[in-house]
Amino acid sequence: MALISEISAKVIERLSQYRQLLLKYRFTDGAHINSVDLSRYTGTTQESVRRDLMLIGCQSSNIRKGYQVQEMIDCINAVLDPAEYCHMALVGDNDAFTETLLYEYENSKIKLVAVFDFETVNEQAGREDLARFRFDELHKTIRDLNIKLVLLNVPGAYTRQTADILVKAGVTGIINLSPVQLNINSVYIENINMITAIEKAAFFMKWRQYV
Amino acid sequence: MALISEISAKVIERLSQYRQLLLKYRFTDGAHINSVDLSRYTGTTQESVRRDLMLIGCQSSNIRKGYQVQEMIDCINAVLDPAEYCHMALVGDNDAFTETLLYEYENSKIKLVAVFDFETVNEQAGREDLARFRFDELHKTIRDLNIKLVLLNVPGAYTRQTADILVKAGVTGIINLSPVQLNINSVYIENINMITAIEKAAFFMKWRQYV
DNA sequence: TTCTACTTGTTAATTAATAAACAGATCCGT
DNA sequence: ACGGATCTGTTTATTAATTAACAAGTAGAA
Repeated sequence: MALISEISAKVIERLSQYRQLLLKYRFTDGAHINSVDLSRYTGTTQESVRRDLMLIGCQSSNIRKGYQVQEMIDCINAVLDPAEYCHMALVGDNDAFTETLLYEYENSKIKLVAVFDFETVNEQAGREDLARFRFDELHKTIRDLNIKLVLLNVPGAYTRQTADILVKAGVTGIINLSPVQLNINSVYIENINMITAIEKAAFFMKWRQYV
Repeated sequence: MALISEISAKVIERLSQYRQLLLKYRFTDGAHINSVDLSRYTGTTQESVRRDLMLIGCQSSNIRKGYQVQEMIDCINAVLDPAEYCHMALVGDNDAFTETLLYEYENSKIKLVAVFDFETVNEQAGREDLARFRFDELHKTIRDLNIKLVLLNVPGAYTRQTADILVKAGVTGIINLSPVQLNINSVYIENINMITAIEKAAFFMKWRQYV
């Protein structure tokens, strides 16, 4: 079993994916799952699954049926989940993300607590369960609601200035969906570049013959 | 110089990022750039930059000033760009992506030609330059406009059924932004899982002390 | 009870990716 | 014209990640 703080980013990503599957699986197909099935569903290999679980000290209780689902969830929780509640906001319009994060995502520690719309507040389809704010309320609201993690979904032209406001308001993690790369040392930044994803897709569509 | 078809995904990603920078840089800071600057701007190392460029046969013409920007762009174009026009659509609402892809993205071969909105067509803010459609027009329009690549941004509950429609309509590449993993062998799939990104961020925010 | 099939846990081997190092080339200043 | 500074292009080394392999242990069937 490795030091938790030294687990690599790739392992963390896979653990998150295992758990996403397990949280659905728990209520349907019984209480056990083996490494072969888990690898198939998450697109890795069975060896990687076992190695990852070994790393975090998750052991099978029943050697014929595989791992107990709830035990594995608990193990992964212990590694991934923040110690304290983590308040999250979505900055920039995206109905699909909101929908997923509110109704399809289960995490006891990470909570979506605010959405900031680019234009005026959209008073649509009963979303009383979620506070919606305008951009000019960004600094004050981030601070008041103690928001630490932001999914930043604004056009590239606004990325840098918005990120500055967020950091000044106390945010310590930003997932940036625009192609303008953020480099801020004092907070955790993950740049997810859609242009890169598109061009990569176009490249592989060219070489692998798809029907 | 390697076989283009055997270049790894990581190199392709970096090439895309180099080019994104160069396309801005070309008009501002003159006609040359060296590997040190390029690595700094894109977050890699100078050795990686040179290795990547060597792989695709891009050579410096001026050994003191570095690489000629336009030459490098041409080299990367030759590797990344599709042979034919690649029509792309955004399925699911996302104003930021639309904004970026229409006004901040320059690619002679990949063109955003349609946006499909989840609810009714949004008749907002003069976007006459882009056709907007409703979901029930998906199959017909994808086929009519010869759309091959889709940025799929719908809630997880709709991901599988929407992907099926897309594939039947002739799409050969899907970038899936929902946490429901797609596994379709006949087309190129890239799953970008936001839940994973969020949980990874939360993990690293926990261990690396950010202010 | 005994045997077999199956799955884990761990080690070893292979491959891929990153980082380091340096020879060689040429531009620029003097 | 000449020397030095600098940047490339390539090789080598190192590290990380994936894949393969297999011993060991147990549930369940006969």
